[in-house]
Amino acid sequence: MTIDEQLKIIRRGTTEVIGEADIVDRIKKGQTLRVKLGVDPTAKDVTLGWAVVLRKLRDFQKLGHTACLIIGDFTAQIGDPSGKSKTRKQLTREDVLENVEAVTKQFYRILDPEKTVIYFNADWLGMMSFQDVIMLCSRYTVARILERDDFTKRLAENRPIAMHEILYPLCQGLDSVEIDSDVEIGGNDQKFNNLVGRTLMEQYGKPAQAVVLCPLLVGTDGKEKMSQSLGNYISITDTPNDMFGKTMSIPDEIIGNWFELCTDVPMEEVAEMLGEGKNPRDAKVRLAKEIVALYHSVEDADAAERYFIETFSKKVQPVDAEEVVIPSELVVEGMVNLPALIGGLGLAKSNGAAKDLITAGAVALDGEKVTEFRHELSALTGKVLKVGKHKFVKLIEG
RNA sequence: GGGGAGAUGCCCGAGUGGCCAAUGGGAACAGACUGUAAAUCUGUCAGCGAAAGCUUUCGCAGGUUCGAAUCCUGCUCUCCCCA
Repeated sequence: MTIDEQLKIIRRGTTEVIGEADIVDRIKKGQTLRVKLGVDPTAKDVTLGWAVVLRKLRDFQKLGHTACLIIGDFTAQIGDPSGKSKTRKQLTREDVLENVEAVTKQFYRILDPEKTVIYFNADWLGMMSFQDVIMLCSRYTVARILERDDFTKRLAENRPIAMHEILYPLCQGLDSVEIDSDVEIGGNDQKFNNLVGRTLMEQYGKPAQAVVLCPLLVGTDGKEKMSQSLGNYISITDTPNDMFGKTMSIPDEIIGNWFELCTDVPMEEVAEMLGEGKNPRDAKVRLAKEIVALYHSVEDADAAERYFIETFSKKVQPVDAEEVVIPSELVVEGMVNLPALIGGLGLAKSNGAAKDLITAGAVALDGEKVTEFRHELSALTGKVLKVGKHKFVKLIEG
């Protein structure tokens, strides 16, 4: 593969490649690049948003390079201030370890384990003495740290910045020094931190890493960045049907962007699909199938499409709704209080919320809208309960 | 170290003794319309209860009062100005 072809792969779905010339040099010299990605173990699920940078890492692996994952078990206890207008809550060591375990398994759905090395940054950051920390701090200035726009903004808005937060970029930069990374991949919001890595590596007399920045994937709401705390996410472990359905719910404007960041479909083809006179819905169906195929299989993608058309486009009952047993304690003298059932099954936030849903006409039994709260047990069993647009369960007697 | 301001529901933000489970906006959820898109209209939005109603909420802990988000005391946290 020529250098240009390799660069085309590297550049897809990035906003900026800083130090690209260094990457080219090192590839020409035949080096196996050490490509760093910091992993913040604050979540249990790998979302499509997270997958963007993981897939970029995989691109490098495909070109023969080594992925260096830094598990931020130490830094997670500080909390990355990136994009946050508030001080993050600090995680306990147990939380971190639990998340790490859940998440590393999911990484290998994307990454090649043969070409992946995992580091824990507590191994070096946790060993530093206070004197080491002070020496580190002496290599950076307050003014430079405060250049960072989160900090600038917070200062301007009279919001607090805790001292430990300004150390976060330094910690992350030190990771790069420690593992001698050639390239660091990061989301756009990591630019500042990644650049600190470059500076720090030079300070320590090492060649500076290049930085590859990927845009942040917008969530299914089409507004905010995809994140687990906002609930606008698709997890790579979601079922094919969920993945498909959630993808179909994204606003039209972000379809192209999702193609670029979440699939390998050539951009020329994407432009074609989104051209004049084309129905964006068709592009979205293709997108949804591509995504399902990537994390499940082509067959699953086809099945998910069929399910989607049956259930939502034609509004037919799903055949394979999950079966759920009606808890016996909810049955009193043969009667069941439906709000309590819906609340109890977690289909609504609370019994009160379930009641509101029934009143709003959002609840149906075998396709028939329900208006009553109390029902005979016999009138419920064997029926498909629908709550809202896309929650279905089949009720079974306990 | 000195002086000043402030802490209200997911967020912003009204409310200064009873009419406050707390105005308004945003977010979210649901219904109609759709393409599980957008826009629009409507409804809901502390918990429990079929309901009457009950319980818990206005930084934290006490107190005054028949009655407190509102008054008093102490505490915690944050911001601003000066050093």
